Amino acid sequence: MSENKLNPDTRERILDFAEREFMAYGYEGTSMRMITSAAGVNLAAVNYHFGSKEGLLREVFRRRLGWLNGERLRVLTTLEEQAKGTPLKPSQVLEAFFGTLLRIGEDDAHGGMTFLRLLGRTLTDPAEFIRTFFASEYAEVIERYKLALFRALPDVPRAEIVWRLHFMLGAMSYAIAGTDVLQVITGLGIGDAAGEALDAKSEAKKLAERLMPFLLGGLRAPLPSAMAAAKRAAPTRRRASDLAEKKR
Amino acid sequence: MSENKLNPDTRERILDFAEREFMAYGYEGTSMRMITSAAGVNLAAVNYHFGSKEGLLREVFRRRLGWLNGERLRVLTTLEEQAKGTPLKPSQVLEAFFGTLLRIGEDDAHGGMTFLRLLGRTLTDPAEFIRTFFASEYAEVIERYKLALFRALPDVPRAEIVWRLHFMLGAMSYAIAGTDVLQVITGLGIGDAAGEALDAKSEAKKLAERLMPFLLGGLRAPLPSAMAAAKRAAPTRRRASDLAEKKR
DNA sequence: CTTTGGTTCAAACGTTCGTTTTATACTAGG
DNA sequence: CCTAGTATAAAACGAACGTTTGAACCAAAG
Repeated sequence: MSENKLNPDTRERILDFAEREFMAYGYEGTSMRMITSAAGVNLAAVNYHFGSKEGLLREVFRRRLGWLNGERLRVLTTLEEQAKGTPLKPSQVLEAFFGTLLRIGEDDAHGGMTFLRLLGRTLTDPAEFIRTFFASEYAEVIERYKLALFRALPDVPRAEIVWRLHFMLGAMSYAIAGTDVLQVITGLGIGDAAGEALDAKSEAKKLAERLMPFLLGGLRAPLPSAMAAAKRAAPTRRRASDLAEKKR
Repeated sequence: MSENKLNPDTRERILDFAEREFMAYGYEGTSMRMITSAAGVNLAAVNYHFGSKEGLLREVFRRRLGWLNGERLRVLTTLEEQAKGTPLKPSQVLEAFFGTLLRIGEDDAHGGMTFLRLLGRTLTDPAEFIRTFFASEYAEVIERYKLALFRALPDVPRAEIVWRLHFMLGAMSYAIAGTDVLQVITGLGIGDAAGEALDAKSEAKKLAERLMPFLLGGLRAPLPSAMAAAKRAAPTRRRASDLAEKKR
């Protein structure tokens, strides 16, 4: 008896091609025959290695999310050790959480843009088993980062921080999904002002550069209550900003 | 021959229940039998009234998006007329675009939270016919609002504005989809700090109150280039903010 | 060599899918 | 009354689905 020697070729091939097909057509829209014929393996191999189609999807994500969320926890722990008890800056927390993810886009060894797109598209899938799977995969890392943000923004109500974490996840998820109405309308991907097509790695880098400031700006925006108070005090005032809106 | 007298009951019933089922299980995950048996109509009625399952989905969205995007155009036109040629404020543009959408959540006559969730979940669906459909439905309104933002932020590179519009759409889409990892982990919906369940209308109102400041903060965040320049000038400085991050 | 257990394969299983067909009722116009 | 035209109904269609079966293959252990 060989000690649990699975055939690495077939198993990994299935995962690689499943990742791509699920990304392109969604979970329900992808048949096992599409995957196995693309991978050049027998149809029954999926059920042999992963038990079921659901099991296959779970393994596709576990393979990537296990590494990603482990890395996220590791990076956050390192930052907190370096800070020696003082709260981290919000930008550090965001960089650790979103930067670690976005760097996958430039790293084909961990799935590259294919996996990022798959993740973005699957995070809003309503299927019950997918949602509970993500919940368990993300539970620890979300909890840790939530606490880090609470400490980084001690004067902001915690409920408000949770809301904004929610919004940031959304902006990221949708941005990496890359099925945007804007993109479809403009034809190509977002690309450049000139509109030339970009390879996946440049695309990932541009995305990260653009997304991080947006998230930070959203996270630190005035609270609704603060805005209402400001409006009462000086109804027409404009807020200072590094952006183009003129200072008052 | 009666002049195109469709049976409003059956047709509308199908649309109403299709909306709900598609929201709960996704397009591919919903069978026509699920819809027709929930609506209490004959299976063949869908093909009779809408031609196909794809045609049904398109009509589900056309019914709502037609009104929504018409309203968006109307509101923007009114604002621009009132401004008499001067650029609008970014907050006005966002309010017109996102506020008009979010108010649907409180308005069951236009689909309420059911439609908002369906929209959020379907915007990232990779199916080709869905994406091209959305592209054509949104083309005009996106173009108009893009130009309004260009005028509202004349000193910001246009490519940057398109990126941020993209991110804002994502934050909104994901937020209204309401299938967030955070929500699954915390059990209930986002609800309140106390965690009590909220009815759909209060939920919609809370969401709008929280989302709009976030979007505005993200839209007006410092540009990547500005941040790099600031970092060169004073590497450790903190930005002033109405939020809690303390000034140094 | 024989045996054993992990792996691949072709074929078939029963179910469910979207769609079509055919027949029947109902509603006006002539 | 009769007749189109519209709408609903029940039943069936072929195709595609996820899964299972049972035999074949193959490397290593006994």
